[in-house]
Amino acid sequence: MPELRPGMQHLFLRDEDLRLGIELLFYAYRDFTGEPDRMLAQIGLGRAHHRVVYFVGRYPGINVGELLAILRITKQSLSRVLGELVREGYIAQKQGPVDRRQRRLELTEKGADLERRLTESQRRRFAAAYRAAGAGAVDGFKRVMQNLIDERDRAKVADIDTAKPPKRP
Amino acid sequence: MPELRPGMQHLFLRDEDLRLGIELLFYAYRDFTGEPDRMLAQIGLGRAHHRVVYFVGRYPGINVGELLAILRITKQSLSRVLGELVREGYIAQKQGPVDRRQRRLELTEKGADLERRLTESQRRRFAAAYRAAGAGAVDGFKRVMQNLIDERDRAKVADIDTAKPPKRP
DNA sequence: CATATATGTCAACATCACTGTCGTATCTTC
DNA sequence: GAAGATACGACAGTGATGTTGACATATATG
Repeated sequence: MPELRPGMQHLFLRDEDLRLGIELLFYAYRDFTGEPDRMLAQIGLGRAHHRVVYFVGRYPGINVGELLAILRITKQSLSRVLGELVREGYIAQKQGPVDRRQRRLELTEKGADLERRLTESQRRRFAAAYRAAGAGAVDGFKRVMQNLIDERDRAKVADIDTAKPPKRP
Repeated sequence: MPELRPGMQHLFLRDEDLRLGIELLFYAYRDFTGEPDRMLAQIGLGRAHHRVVYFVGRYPGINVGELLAILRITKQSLSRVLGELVREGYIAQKQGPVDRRQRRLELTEKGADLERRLTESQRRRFAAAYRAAGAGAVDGFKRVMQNLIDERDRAKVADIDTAKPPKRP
């Protein structure tokens, strides 16, 4: 680890605070994804598969368009990843009951099992961090993170208590 | 945005809390990188270049090994990105004054300018989030984030006040 | 002198993303 | 019922970022 040498950018404490935030986010995300990535590599999948499996498990019956809005990737990128997951039996599709153009997505047992194993690693990390930081800290964490998210998606991830039931688009 | 349908995984509030953390991190990181990514794309660079320029600006005189330890990517991946930045005049190298095998890295004026523009977007986002969340929340945010980071790197990113001066490896 | 370290480089490859275009089924509206 | 919008899938091509493994060179250290 390098020293903070003379010449480095810390003109104001303010700037230092902001850079601290930036770096915390970088390091936390780096380490947060490390373990699941290693597990995924062993079965020939990648981080993108985890994201899809996660959100399909989170919102059973979610359709492709909703998934695209969450992931903010292109249809083609999702199509490849989703196709692999369906082909390998992690995700099942069924026609939308109201709008038959839609494909409603669900985890199979195999998929639910994978999701559980992958996410468990991240849940453990959060549980440890919450425990170490204390209950008050958790609230502050949530508030800052909420406000880092683009406003239009802020309601998407909210405490279950305070969340207004989101509507389908 | 999909509804929380029956069948979704929320056996305990505990699990819901952990999933909230996971999702906050996903959405925040997604939005945090969005704007710089678009700026970088216009000049033919990518997110990896931003990371390198950021940490070279942060630790002027950093060498390759230290950068590798921060980024946790392979030498070859860094080499390509770093090579491009040097070739295009964003980063200057000079021989290590003590150990002449080392290449000490520094931003050129052009590089410092790029770093400023890229990071400014993220600084603004953090400033807004800190302001909206309040001072107490910021402290909790820092504490949780610190504890999400692998223990061996926790000291690397610490409040300037509380940080023990890190040693070179 | 022998060995370890810091760095660079080459070749080959995988993953994840992008753009642009087109096709088909289905819903909605007039 | 025709016209247009929407949901989804698919093809072709491209690029950024990452990987492994092997090897080379300069320098430091015992």
